[in-house]
Amino acid sequence: MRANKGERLRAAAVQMAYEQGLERLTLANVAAAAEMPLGSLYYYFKTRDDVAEAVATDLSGQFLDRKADWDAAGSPAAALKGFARMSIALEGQLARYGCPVGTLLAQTGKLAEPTETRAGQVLVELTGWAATQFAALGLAKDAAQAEARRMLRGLEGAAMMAHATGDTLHVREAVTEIEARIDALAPEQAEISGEDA
Amino acid sequence: MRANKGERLRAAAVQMAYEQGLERLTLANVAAAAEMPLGSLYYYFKTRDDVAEAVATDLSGQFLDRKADWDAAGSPAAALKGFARMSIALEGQLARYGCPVGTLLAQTGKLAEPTETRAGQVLVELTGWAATQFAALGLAKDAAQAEARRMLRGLEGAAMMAHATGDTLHVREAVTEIEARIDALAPEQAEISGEDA
DNA sequence: GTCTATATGTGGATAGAC
DNA sequence: GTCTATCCACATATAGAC
Repeated sequence: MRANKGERLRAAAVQMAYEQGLERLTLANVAAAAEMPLGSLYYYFKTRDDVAEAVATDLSGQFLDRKADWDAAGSPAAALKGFARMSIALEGQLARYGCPVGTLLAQTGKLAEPTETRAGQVLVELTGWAATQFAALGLAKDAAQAEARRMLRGLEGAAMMAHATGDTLHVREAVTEIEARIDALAPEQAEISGEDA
Repeated sequence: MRANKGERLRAAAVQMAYEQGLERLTLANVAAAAEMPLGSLYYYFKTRDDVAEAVATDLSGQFLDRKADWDAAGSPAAALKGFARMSIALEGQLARYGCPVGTLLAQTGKLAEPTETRAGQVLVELTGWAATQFAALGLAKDAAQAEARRMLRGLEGAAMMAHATGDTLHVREAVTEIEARIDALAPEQAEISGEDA
């Protein structure tokens, strides 16, 4: 838990941005959460935008870095399921705060072009990754991309509705649907891709 | 276009909240957009929260009030399709700014319980309405609710992804999927529920 | 590197003339 | 009802001692 001050600030900012939204995050609160005076924060971040940038970068990494883990699952079907199940693991947080990427997009996307925001790029990149997996499962390029779009829509929609209703059922239903479609595409691998540690 | 000042203020606030987000909406800007000095705004709204409240109420009404129109479509299948096609009509806005309800939820849901926000309630209410329609289509209560949840997830997910990618294709794909499921449930009504004026 | 004190700017809100 | 002028709180950011 012990970490240098810069790291403590970054972690506090990410947490607060997710819980209360990036807009109402104040530097004084971030510093307080990291247990240091406001002045110290400015040694690590020149401006508030730098803090917001760090939050977006951290968030992007949290998702994009896992692609390697999913890829290591052994088969495209298992990789895709690993991706989908991440939502299950996070379902409590999704119901309480919404999808971290989606809610950040809802905030930052109101300004710049959504596709130029980190959050938008994460969703685009994850869609591309999923499309590659579906293609490896035997789908033609167009079909694989359509299937990837369907998957991301399902996961994002589930997070949104879980947030709206407070019911994690939405997440489980969406993931069950996705898994069924993966199994339908790769029936011979349906048993191989079981639970991962 | 001519309207009394209170109405002009409300309209300006709704527009600005949707385009730039509720958080960065300033009363000075709202007043300026409605072409009047800041002081005048306070005759119509006591506090900033009152303005935010008016925005949420207006937004809720925009969606909930249409239920009557869809109901008037003649059949449950047509009603559901009318609902789904609203997203098509709005696809440009969805891609640019995201779902008005969803993005508002992402902002207000960070504070109070999401289910207690207007945005959250709208999604819950629309889900209930859709479930009633699916039940009228012959589905058992549980199945109808599940189908309604699937529909709302699809629409919200599509809006989110369209916003992230800037591509309205997501909306059209999602609606096509939904229509296909409705037709599968009510094949004898598939032709009746054509285009509406 | 770390902290205190403070400058600066902005936005919500009020007072009071008209 | 409408507007001008202003107050006040708060958040970003800087200056400078230690």
